[in-house]
Amino acid sequence: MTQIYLRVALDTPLDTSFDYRWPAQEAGADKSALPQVGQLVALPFGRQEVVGLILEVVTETDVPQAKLRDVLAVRHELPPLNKEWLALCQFAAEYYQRPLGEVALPALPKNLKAIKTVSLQRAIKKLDKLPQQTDVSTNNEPVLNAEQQAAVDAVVQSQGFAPHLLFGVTGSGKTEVYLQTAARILAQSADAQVLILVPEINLTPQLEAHIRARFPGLMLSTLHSGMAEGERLLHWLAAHTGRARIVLGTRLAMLASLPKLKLLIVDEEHDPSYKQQEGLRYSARDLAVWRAWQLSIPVLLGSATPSLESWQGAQSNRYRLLELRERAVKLAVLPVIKLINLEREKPSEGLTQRLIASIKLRLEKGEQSLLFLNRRGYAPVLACDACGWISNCTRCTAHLVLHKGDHRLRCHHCGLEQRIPRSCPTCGNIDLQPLGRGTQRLEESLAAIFPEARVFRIDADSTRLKGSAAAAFERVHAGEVDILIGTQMVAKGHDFKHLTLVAALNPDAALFSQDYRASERLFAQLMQVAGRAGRAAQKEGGNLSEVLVQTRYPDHPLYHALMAHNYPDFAKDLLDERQQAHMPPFMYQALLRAEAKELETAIAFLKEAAICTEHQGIMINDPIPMTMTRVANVDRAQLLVESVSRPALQAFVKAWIADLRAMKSRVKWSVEIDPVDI
DNA sequence: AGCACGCCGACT
DNA sequence: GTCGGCGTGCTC
Repeated sequence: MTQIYLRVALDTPLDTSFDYRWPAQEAGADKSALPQVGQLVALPFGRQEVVGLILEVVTETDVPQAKLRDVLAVRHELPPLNKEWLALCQFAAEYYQRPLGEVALPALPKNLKAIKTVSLQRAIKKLDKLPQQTDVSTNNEPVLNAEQQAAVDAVVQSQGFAPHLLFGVTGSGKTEVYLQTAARILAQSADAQVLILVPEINLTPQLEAHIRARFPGLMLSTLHSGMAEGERLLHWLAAHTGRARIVLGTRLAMLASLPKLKLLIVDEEHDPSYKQQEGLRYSARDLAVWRAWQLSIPVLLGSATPSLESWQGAQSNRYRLLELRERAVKLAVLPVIKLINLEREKPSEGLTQRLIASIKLRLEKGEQSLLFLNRRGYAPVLACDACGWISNCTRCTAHLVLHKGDHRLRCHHCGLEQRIPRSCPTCGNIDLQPLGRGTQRLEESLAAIFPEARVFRIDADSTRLKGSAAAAFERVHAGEVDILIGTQMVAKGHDFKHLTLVAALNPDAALFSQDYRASERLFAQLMQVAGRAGRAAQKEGGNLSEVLVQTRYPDHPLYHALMAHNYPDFAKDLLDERQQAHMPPFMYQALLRAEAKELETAIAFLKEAAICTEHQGIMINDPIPMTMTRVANVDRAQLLVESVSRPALQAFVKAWIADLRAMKSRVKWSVEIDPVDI
């Protein structure tokens, strides 16, 4: 009998596969079926037991017999992952320059990889007991307007790989296009699956409820990072076995196994949270487009403020542009956006008289106001007037943020906390001043100005407890809040029915940020937060929905485009600028990061890394310290490499990484492809 | 990455 | 006399 070997991928930074002996003779009769590619196996690895993924089943190996070890067990209870899923992982591994095992295995639920197989068996049993839901009929499907209908038709009738960009302001009915496109695709084949990606599932429970109500006869599975492991395994299995026909999830759902995938939808496709910022730094939006290409299926990217990459794709006809110009919600009008010039109207406590008057008008009519301030805490820094001391973090290049409620100074980057000092640590001055304004301070000021109003704050601090964010939004929906203060958390997803005033208190910082993407993000954020107002029909005798932006730069083109609700012109300007400056999306980038105890060590490593022999068509910049140089006592620096050719950059980085490994430097380093914040 | 082994400083 | 610091070496 020929010896069979399994070539497996393991979750380790070693960029190779590993061969194991398959002890067929030891397996029981029913289990003696040949192992298959895509199955999971339990293996001995060094001194530990790990789970691997079968990449190949072979009869020969180059590994010396003395090194080979036996497979412990094949997970026959799990249907193998198919070759399309393996190809997706393979692509992501190559594109993002990571070992395959470090892509494929972390993409699987933890309980699937547990050495003890009980939770897997339990989940499969539970799933088998569920009724097979195959009724694709829909409930209460509203009639679409002509543009929405055209968009649905375009996607449904497209052939093969077909990327579509659905461009429409908040309230133009993008969700309805998603749902009816999904309905049509699901009706086309008896087992079709649809994947819908959203930036943050916890902040958009409305969409989930909507889908469930619309498709009462279909199984919906959800996938996001906040789920308990048991639940996640169940939902993942439902997708993997094809039972779940609609999968709604955050970026990690992009790597789910979906054997019958027929349509991909990425809502708010511009959203930065589609980019993973640690480990495998993938873009779920980009992978969606690749996956659609691989499977020859349509992908629908939707946004009111598309990413410049997508907009450029639509302009160059690589993507089909589907535009929704009218607001689909009856009687809804675009909110009027006005600027308040902070040079002329001096604010007190961050609030101009005009803004205060506008809030007052809402209070009188029982309407809600939303104040957007993207800075949590009481004040971003505490300072001493006498000697100039400021509350810096001892471990990071950052200020300690004043949190008044729990009397602490807190670093938002490393988590360092200390009591608020009674007096200045350097000169003893008792009069320490909070500088600047965070959401907590704003809350305090508003409570003082409007003592009778119900002021409520939603940010990462006020919603730390699990489930409290949902409860907080519920209070706003229930009308228990008059003035809502929030960070970017409040910008996403929620329509507030009683909201007629939205104000951005101080968004200017992003206009002149080092990060060239900051203005793009600001525009998207302001559009999104502006969309929270004016979505509902105007109440009789109520105020018109308005958006007020306090700024010191009322002539800035960004604000002009914003007031005109004119994303296309704004995008055109930015794209022209990017083209002239040779920046993405006209340039492809990779970033080498290095970290060390001393900045010099990191820079020295990068300098050495920059001396590479072959780099035709590749531009290698100088190493620079990261904007936030020190985090948790580690200094960080980076080196940007660029090319107009994506394949050239790919080839270069691949060879480069091999060279960097060979350097055997003790400096910790990593390479990121398509970095977003530089 | 884990997880070992391995050789040098302050503690019951 | 040991516990434990992190250098370096290996994992089919």
